[in-house]
Amino acid sequence: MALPESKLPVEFYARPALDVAVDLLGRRLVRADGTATHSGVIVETEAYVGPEDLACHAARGRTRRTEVMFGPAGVAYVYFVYGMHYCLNAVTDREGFPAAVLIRALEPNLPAPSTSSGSTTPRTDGPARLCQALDIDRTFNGESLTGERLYITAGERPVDAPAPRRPVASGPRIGVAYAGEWAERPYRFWLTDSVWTTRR
DNA sequence: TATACGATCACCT
DNA sequence: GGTGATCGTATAC
Repeated sequence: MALPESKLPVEFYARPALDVAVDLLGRRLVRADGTATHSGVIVETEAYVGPEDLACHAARGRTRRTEVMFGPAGVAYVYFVYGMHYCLNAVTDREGFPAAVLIRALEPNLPAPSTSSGSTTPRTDGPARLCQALDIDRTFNGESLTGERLYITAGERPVDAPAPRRPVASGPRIGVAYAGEWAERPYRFWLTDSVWTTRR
């Protein structure tokens, strides 16, 4: 049995969101409750890079909703959309500068993707699906990502290896067409060899 | 107080 | 590829 993977420290998150978005690929998101631990390797992320970024919630100003994005790095920003979905972000950069990385897809600890409709395995491709699969809701908003319930470990490579070992691609973010030129920026990143990403 | 809309998903054709 | 579900926010009145 291998040694347990080390948790990513707060300093990992205290960098520009674009750097963190790439560095999070291949890392392991871990959800631990009282009885069980579930985890998956992060294979798709999106960066939201500050008040100038019209696709970032914080571009509309500092509100109760976006408050945690203005706080220190290394905490979860969980928001509710479309009346039924939660999405998980990691707050990045420095305190007072609102930026975050949306976790869009995980590669679960399973042999292969099951596309058959009979499967009971919760899917983890899609930001809302992975929150449902890992039982992440609003109570995690503002909670540390270096705590006990929810954290991210080094995963497939050493903590200080900033580049994933697997091939990375980038492209425009999903669902932000309203954001003008910001919508076209390639702030979405994924591992091209994973079948668990949102896109094809 | 009221209203419009969204960082989505599932199911239909 | 089109659309309905469903409700927290922000913004306007």
